[in-house]
Amino acid sequence: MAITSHDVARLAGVSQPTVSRALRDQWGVSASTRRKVREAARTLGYVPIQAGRTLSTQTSGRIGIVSAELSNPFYPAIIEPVHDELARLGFRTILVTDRGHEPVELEPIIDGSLDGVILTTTDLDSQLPYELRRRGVPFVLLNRDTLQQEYDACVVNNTVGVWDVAKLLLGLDHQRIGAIFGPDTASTGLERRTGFARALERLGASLPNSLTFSGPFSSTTGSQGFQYLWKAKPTAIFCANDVIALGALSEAAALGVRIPKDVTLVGFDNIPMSSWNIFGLTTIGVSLEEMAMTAVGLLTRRMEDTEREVQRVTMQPLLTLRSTHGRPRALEEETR
Amino acid sequence: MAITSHDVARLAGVSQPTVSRALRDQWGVSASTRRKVREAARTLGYVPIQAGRTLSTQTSGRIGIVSAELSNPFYPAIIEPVHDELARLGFRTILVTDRGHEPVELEPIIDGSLDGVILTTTDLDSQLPYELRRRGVPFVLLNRDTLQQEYDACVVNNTVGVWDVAKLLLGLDHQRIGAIFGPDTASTGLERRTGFARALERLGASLPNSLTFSGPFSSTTGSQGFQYLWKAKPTAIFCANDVIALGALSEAAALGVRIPKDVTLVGFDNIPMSSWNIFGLTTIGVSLEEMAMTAVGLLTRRMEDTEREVQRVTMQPLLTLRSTHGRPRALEEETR
DNA sequence: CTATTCTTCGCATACTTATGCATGTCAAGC
DNA sequence: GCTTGACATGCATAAGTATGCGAAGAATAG
Repeated sequence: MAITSHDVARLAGVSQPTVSRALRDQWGVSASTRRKVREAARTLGYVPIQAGRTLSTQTSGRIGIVSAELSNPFYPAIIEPVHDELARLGFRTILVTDRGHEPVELEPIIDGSLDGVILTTTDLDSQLPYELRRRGVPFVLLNRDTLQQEYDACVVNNTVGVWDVAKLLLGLDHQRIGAIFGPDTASTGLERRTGFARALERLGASLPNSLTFSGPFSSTTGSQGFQYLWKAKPTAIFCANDVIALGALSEAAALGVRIPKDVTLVGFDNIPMSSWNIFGLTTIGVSLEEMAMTAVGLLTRRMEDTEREVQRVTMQPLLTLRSTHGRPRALEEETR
Repeated sequence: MAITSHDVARLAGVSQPTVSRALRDQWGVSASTRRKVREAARTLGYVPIQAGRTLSTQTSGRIGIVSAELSNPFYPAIIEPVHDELARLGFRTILVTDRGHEPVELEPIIDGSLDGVILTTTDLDSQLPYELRRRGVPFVLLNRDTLQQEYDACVVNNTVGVWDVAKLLLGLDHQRIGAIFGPDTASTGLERRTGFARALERLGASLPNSLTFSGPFSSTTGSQGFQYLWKAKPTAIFCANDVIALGALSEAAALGVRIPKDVTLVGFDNIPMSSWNIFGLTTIGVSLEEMAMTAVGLLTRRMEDTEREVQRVTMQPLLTLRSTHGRPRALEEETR
């Protein structure tokens, strides 16, 4: 059915290996035969069959990226720059979806169809990194880390991030601070929760359990959490990531709660949607483009040399002040 | 490096073909050898190499889905149900991104690594469908159609949809109706623009050019369009899709324009984000799940029989009334 | 006990591309 | 004119899996 290099060879009057060499501009084929082969390939509309290539070269030019549901806006935001950077380097991106509740299917990752993998949704106790290393599949952790911290990784300094958020809130004189946290099964979830509690404590404030809510990193968690916390009337709420914050913001709108007049809301990650006018979310994060490029860099170096030393990059997040933070209302009225 | 079926064969003391047959539960291998082979495969952690399979069977079990940037929330919303339905049928989904300004790269689609393709971002004059048919790659158009309308497709009845929107707006007594349209290069953009204008006309209203704005299907178009149209003080604005409407909504918030009190806003598609409390977008659309399942059904039938008659499905959209529509302010005050 | 049938397995090969090695050709140098 | 070398090309084969077909063995029938 499909056109093969043999068909091209026949038409050009050369052998199949010559076709292979000519089309890939390899050394050792004369200008005239190259022209003939080119012409024949163009006439037939020849496209090399990927499976043949992969089998022969033991390499596919494809990189997998494991990520959660796309409907969660954080993942498109991180996948897109990764995709672009990989494309720039000549790799194609294959999306492998992680359903969260069940472990990622191993087979499509280790069946030889991927040259490397970028993991964005790793649980702290995930067996996937171990398994990939055992099988010799190059990979890098992006955003989320594992407990052992012994693999190539590019992550955010969550501890510093939440510390800065705590300082921001206390600097605005907030006393009743609440928080909506992510899952403790992810490094981001755990580090942001424990880090934020510790930061408040060290800075002389506290975070009572009653002002705390936890759930998956989804907008639903944000709206449920806000609904729950609002009854306890905090003056500020830290959300463990932007998606949660957007859910909270959305719920606030439904309840008629004004942000930041009635309550301050701060997120984490600085995803593109946070800058939409309707949200204007004050948040902290690193450049996702930079993070993506770094991770891709780590991966390609790992692919070149499987034995090289483990390399880990921790990026320092920066606050982006928009319009969801302010001083507590009581104080604000006092000042007037 | 990797473990092959030959390794399994050696360990189990059988031939390679027997391994192949045993692991796929094929007929003609005794229960005891099957057990031996299973055991050996498990011990070695054998996973069949996909390239070998693909080459041998001329089939990859992978379906491509061509879609635009993931940061545009419409696409995750349509990709996700497609992915799930394909997974249910035992296919893996490969994402092929369409950069919009340049034609989709043909090679990764026709290099034999895909059994079929779902096109979601086809331009009216796209050559891709023609090329795919010529090469014998099964495909189906989803959401967007081509000018010729001669390929398998599952699309929305845009004409009926915009007609219903026009009736809704006129039923609320709106006089000054504006619109933010999508690109005329896509069937959805064109049909919604011409259809809406015609519907208003037939219903005794009109759509002056000054109350019209066009751009790509992005939230930026929505915010720019709203900014532009707002100067002309319309009482209602129809947005050609939800993403545009969300952008408009966001811009309205920034300008302090109250929705629906100051202006009514209606979208098209009914993507999940439209139901977020902060948006509460009144919109029209079909079930994206149903549309996805239908498209996948058309595709699998095409894969089974390349020669079968072209089949096209047009789905009827339904209005979802939320909280961005109302009567014009002037009339509302009059009534009081 | 032979002839027939069925079951189980291996041999050979196909799918397509890439590459090491051998061969052939032609020009330049002595 | 013969040797040497550079260059261009083809042959043979490798990568891993699946399958048609034949052979061998076992079971059944006569």
